[in-house]
Amino acid sequence: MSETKPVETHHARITEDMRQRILSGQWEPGRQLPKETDLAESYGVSRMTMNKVLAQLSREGFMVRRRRSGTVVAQPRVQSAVMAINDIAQEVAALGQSYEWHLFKAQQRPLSESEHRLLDLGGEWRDKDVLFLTGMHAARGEPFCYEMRAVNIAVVPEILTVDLKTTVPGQWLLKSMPFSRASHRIRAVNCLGREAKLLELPVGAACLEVLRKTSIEQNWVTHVRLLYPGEAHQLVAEFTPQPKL
Amino acid sequence: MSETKPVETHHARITEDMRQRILSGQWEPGRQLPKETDLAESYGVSRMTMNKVLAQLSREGFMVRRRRSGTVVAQPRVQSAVMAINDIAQEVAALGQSYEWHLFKAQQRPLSESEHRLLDLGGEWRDKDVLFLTGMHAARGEPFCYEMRAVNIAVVPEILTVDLKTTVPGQWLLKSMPFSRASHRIRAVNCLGREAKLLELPVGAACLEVLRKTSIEQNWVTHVRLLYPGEAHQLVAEFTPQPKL
DNA sequence: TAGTGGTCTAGACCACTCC
DNA sequence: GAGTGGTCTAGACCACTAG
Repeated sequence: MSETKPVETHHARITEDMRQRILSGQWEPGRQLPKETDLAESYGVSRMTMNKVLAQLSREGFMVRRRRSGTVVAQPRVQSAVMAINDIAQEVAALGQSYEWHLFKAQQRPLSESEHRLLDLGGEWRDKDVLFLTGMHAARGEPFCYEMRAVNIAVVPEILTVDLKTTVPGQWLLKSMPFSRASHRIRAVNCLGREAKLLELPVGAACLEVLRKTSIEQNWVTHVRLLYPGEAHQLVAEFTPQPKL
Repeated sequence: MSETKPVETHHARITEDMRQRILSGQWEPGRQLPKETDLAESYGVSRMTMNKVLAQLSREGFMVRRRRSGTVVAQPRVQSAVMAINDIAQEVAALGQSYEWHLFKAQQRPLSESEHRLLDLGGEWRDKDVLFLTGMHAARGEPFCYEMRAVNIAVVPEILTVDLKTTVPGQWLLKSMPFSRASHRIRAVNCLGREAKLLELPVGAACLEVLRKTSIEQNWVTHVRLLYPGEAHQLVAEFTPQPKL
């Protein structure tokens, strides 16, 4: 009775191993992997089994495979294929509009109680320093999305070296933390005083609130609360029993 | 140059064939399929190839496979694993609360212009008869979700024989049209007069509007607009590069 | 205990694509 | 043209589970 989950089959064990190497950054995006036959030999399995592993990881988006050129570790995914909660700059660009990022705050400190509640951090983070950010995404010079964010400095200390006035935090994190995991919580809220003013909305206007919690390997990386004017934004999701593989 | 997409490989061709049989209802939920070796023989491929097909369809949720007992066509999926836009009765039950359905309207007629716009039906349905429904989902005797729905009678004529006062339309459709495809559009809206009154909310309260369009085999089955009080409801979605297969 | 799916192998041929 | 992944096969053993 080992305490870790036993992975019995060869292909499951190898899949897990390779996935961890990619998730941990040991195999960075763009890295060229050995060819199927060599990988099969080094793992001590047949080519069919190795192919099953690589096809699986390719389906999951961890690697890109092409004939002749071989297998490379994939670039960080910009968005989920399932739901269009994108990189906001891309989102605006897709509308053919100009995009700007305005940083309001960037402070290294513990969260206040209300910030802590809004961003839904764990209780153990109540009095610990995080990087706290607020700012506005603008399209055509008009407010498009208000962002409030906490970043786990222990996991991404490099963010302290970045100029967040010119670098969009979400974009930077997306590039720096590939293959992270995210959960979204979506609600409708009535926009209150300060936030209404910032978004240039009447008080009480309906807004879509998206809370995205991103983690990697058990550790939270960033929690972000995005507030979109209700009429200006909608989320779209496709569900089909036939995932495109 | 054929006009239909060519599916070259054996496993792709067979997968598509079996999926269509299930989607079209020719193979009904619960049906016992022949064993791998027999299927392989009837399709004229090796058992490995057949296994690849069946494993794929099993991953996609079309069939359930168990050793010894064999392969059966899966029961209709109650919800997407990705996002919790559920059968509302189940949703309420999960909260441990009592659930009731109250039918307001059930009319067979063309939609009015505003109904047509809200439900986002195609233009060719502007003057055609559909089954138009409105009603309220209630939890603990209080309004939980206001529903406005159009049903395509041509696709599901059986719904006209159902007592919609006691049968929840969404539940019935879920059972009757397994393996359909759905898209969701999610917005925040300010609740207006009549709907605010029905939901027992102050005018202007933020609500989550979910528009779900369900189709099967190119035909729309039902479009439904669900209006949830913003504070009372939230949608949750998990995104991970590691789908549980 | 017998029947089913789950997995694995060694070898083969093909298709695509970069050089 | 050569090298890579994509696919397929025939056969084998194993693991689980219903009867």
